[in-house]
Amino acid sequence: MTSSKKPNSTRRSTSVSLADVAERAGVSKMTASRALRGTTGYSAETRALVLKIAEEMGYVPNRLAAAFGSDTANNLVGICIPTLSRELYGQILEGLENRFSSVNYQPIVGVVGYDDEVELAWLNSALSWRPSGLVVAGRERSLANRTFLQSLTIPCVEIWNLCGGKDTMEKSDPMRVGFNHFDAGAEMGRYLANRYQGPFGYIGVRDEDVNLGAERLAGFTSALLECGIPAPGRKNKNNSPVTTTFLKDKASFYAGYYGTEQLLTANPDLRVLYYLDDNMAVGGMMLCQQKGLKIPGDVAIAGFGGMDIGAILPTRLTTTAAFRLRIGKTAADALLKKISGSPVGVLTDVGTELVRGETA
Amino acid sequence: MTSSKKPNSTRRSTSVSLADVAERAGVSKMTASRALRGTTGYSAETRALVLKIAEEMGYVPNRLAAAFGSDTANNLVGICIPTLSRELYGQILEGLENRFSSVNYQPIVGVVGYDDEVELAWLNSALSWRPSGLVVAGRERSLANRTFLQSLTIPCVEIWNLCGGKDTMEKSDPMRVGFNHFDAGAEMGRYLANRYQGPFGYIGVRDEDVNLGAERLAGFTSALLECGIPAPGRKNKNNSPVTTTFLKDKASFYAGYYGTEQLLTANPDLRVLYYLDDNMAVGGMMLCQQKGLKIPGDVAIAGFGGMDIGAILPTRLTTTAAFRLRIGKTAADALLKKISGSPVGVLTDVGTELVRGETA
DNA sequence: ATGAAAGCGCTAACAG
DNA sequence: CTGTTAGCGCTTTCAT
Repeated sequence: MTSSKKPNSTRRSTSVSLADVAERAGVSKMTASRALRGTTGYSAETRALVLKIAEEMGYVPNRLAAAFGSDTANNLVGICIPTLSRELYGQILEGLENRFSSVNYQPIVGVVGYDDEVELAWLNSALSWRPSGLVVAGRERSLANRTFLQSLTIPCVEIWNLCGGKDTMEKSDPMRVGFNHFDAGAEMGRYLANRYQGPFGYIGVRDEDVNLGAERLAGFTSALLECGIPAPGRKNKNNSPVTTTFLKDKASFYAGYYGTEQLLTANPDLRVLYYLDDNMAVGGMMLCQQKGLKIPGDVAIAGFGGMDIGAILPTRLTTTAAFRLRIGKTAADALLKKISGSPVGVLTDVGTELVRGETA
Repeated sequence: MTSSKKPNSTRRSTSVSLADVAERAGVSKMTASRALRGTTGYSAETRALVLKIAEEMGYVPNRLAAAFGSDTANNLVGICIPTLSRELYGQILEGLENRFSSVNYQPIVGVVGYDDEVELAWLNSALSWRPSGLVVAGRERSLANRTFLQSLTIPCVEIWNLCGGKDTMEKSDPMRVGFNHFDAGAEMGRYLANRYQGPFGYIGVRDEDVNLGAERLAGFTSALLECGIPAPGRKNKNNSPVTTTFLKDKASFYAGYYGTEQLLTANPDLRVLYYLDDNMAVGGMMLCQQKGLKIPGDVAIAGFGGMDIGAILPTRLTTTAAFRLRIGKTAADALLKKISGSPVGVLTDVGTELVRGETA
């Protein structure tokens, strides 16, 4: 069943190739190729025949060969994200994959954590597959990695953030699909400042700016200031209206629980708590319940993300909903457009929605 | 910078190829190739030189060409899973990816839901990339899909289940890495039967046997019978000691919440509830709390999965912990061994652990 | 330790 | 509408 003309070839391939199909159909490889791909340049009968024979012979096209032999037939895309342990990137990735596979693009994925070196290594490795595009998670990254992304010659879309962290916006930056984290934080800040006097606290995680929580905190703080919320006194060296604590841990229920305990122990006067994400906020709620604190009577709580858990608790969590699946789909669409040469906006804002729960 | 010998070639490639590096280093392509890959057949100086030049020229190997040109150099693996919206497959995938990328294998992933047709389409598509192995999620699948998997000529590992659903174990089946869901359900059944008289209820989802919950329910039921738990009367047509309800929904907090409401409304006498997974169990807990039911005083609750949420609630959830990351890593190791021709056991049991929380 | 030749399976380009 | 000719960039095989 191997290529017919070189029966003496010592090398591989037990599988049926395009040449085999073409020969059996009595046409040339090119005609078979065209018919199989449904491009143009064949008669209806020819196509039907080729398809039938391919089917009969159990022909499985070799996309490796196709991608290699052609500049345009490479429908591999790279997707690089920090983690899949939580809903956030899982749902984004699901959205990406669904959209890509619907147009026969194949994602190759890397789960690189929050380590710049690992990320860079993966990106380099991914590039050696000559993908036609790249999706990377928006986060605060090293100069080396930013430079790397900016110097790419293939289309690239950054997801999650719109504003690019500390980076100033540059022409050569990748496209972005997501929302403005500063604004999301500010919106929550305004909402809370209108309802509570404070004092305000924030619980996040240290070491990395996980998922751009720092941006949101900045927006949050800025909004409180605009609303005239005062700093809580000398303790706070930055003279910020927000007392913060950053756990040396990944964002999780646990971190929220222990972070809240720690923060409240040091600052028993805090009345409003804002969290890096919903999981942490729920952890905080649990701690408060155990301490007999009424929510929001004694302590008001706000999270971020709009994760499932927040919506089913007896006291629904006040939070900012992010549209993860939509971000994935929208990002895939944007990248596909760019790959096909269609015009695409540099920034696509999928927005967020402030969810007024019962915790704040 | 393109291949030097055919400056008149009208076709592509702005990038540096192996030939370019070789020429500049004054060696043949083969020597350069060997040096770059670190196989054998070069002097230390040659290698150093080639590496230096490659670095200087910004050479990025073309893995597409390598994979295509060689039978052995293809380090693509396919990973096919139902969803990434929840912790389950996200963490498994993270484990898989980490292990594969550590040995320079590149996963291509498909998120196919619980639809057999979609799964089959993806598998066919993935095969056209000529991956050297395949990872698929264990679930109850159609005969067509099972047949497809059994007829694969590349190594394949099924994750999550050990027992293969209704399937009888066959020689040609893929390897399996996971645990026995029937046994996990039975263990929980025994645990609960020793502590409660019942009546027992189960809340799952309909339509698909999501993540093999049916297997666990079967084990659960069987254990109750062995422990002498009686069926609750005529209502139950199967004469089973477990009264069940299956939501037409995906497993979620919501489904657990509403399923519990529905089941308790129809069967107010139920005293012990077992769930498809922890998320649903937590949903059930919330419903009980809202109805003023004491847990486990009025209703005992047990979940499955060992998800984060269960461990941080004020009342810790009684559940069966599954080791998702470990399943991923172990499965990757098994597949890699098989690919390299090393002997591997057909079944690898990573076990589970019954977590005695405070809800049952 | 090194090199020359051949070819993996496919598609772009240019004929007919 | 169909066929022919050339490779894509790498690794294999077999010399040297």
